[in-house]
Amino acid sequence: MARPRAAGYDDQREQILARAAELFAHRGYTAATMAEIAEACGVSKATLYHYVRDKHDLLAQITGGHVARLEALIDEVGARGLAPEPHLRALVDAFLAAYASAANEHRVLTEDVKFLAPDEHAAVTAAERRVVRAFADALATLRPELRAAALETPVAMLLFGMINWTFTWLKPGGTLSHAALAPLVSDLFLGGLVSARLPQPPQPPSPRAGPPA
Amino acid sequence: MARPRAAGYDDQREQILARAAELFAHRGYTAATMAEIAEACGVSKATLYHYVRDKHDLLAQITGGHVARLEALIDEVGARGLAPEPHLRALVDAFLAAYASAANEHRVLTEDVKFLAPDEHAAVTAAERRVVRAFADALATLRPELRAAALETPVAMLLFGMINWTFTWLKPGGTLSHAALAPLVSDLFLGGLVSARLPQPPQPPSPRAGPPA
DNA sequence: CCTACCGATCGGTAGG
DNA sequence: CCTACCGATCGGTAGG
Repeated sequence: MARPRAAGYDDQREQILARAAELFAHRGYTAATMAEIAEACGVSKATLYHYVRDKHDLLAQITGGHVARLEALIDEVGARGLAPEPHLRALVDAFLAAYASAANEHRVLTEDVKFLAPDEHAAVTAAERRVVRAFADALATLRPELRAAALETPVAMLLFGMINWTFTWLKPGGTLSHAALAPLVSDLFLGGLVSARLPQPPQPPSPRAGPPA
Repeated sequence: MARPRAAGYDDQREQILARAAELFAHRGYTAATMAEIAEACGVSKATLYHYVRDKHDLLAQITGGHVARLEALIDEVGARGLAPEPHLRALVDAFLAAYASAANEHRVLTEDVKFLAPDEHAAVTAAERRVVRAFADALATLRPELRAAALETPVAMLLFGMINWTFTWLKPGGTLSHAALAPLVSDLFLGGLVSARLPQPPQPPSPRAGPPA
């Protein structure tokens, strides 16, 4: 039987992933170097390669871990058994909080997915689609005509736009917190959702797969 | 007096900027090589360097040109002298159309600004701030309490989120066009804007400069 | 003397 | 876990 990893191995690994995410987020995946990452972690380059196979593996771990946490969030909120409106509000709340606590990972997910290998890229996209579907379902429950107009996914993507774009302007430590923003986002979107005029369904029965988050 | 540039010089230059924007958007600024860009333009690398000083100049031209066009759009829409609601709808329309016709430049502006030199970065950010301010003013005209609550810029950023995020999911040639989406975005946002509950002003009189687009 | 290019190769640095 | 390196490829420029 193989000897177990040293205690603290996983902690060290998590630390490395977090530091790497920070560097990828600020300098970009390609521009960030393995030497920089090692230095930021306070280890040698050789030690860094003890925790990750290569630079590409680092990116896959960061993006994969982040989307997995987002999917878990969907399940957690779903398990609360809330009514439609509180349910959507809870989703908005949970995602704004998640992005606030994982801003670097979120930026890497958004900007550096293109550097993943095709199969890893497909896996991340599939997870993103499941997240979008959960939001789209919540929206269609609140406004059933959305589904008839085949607009529940586009409208979900508009909501994701509000939430996801915050990483470009909402800085932690500012006067406006993610927690304070959440009810405003929900109010804005729910208010518009019930009053918006919807176009006629484009083609009678042709639901299409939604784009990624 | 200096001899004028050859006819077609500016055309060729514009072509090169467009091709470079496409490669930067798809492969990232750092990963895209000058050799690739030259090849995509059907010229030698030496010829490419005849039109741009270096790779960095290429990025500065692409981002600078794009924000300049966005600022021009603000002026064009403003010159129409529309009432508050049609004015905001026209802005949404114009920006969605601009992003549809310059998706590559928009992606580069969003993801690769970090590679600009400090002074170029500051100039782009200043232009983005002016654009955000135009949207924030339009929103505050429609809902004056926004300004009292010092929320006109955050709310403008939420609207920008809806609009800007489309570049991640709305593909040209799909069943849903940018033009069809524009009224839906305006309906959603205007509907939510009039009904949203606003928190009390945080500090009586302290307007802050807005973050970039 | 200018511009608009080409084939070839430079010094430096990346991931591993 | 470090120093010392490798194969390759980068952005940028020489002469003509």
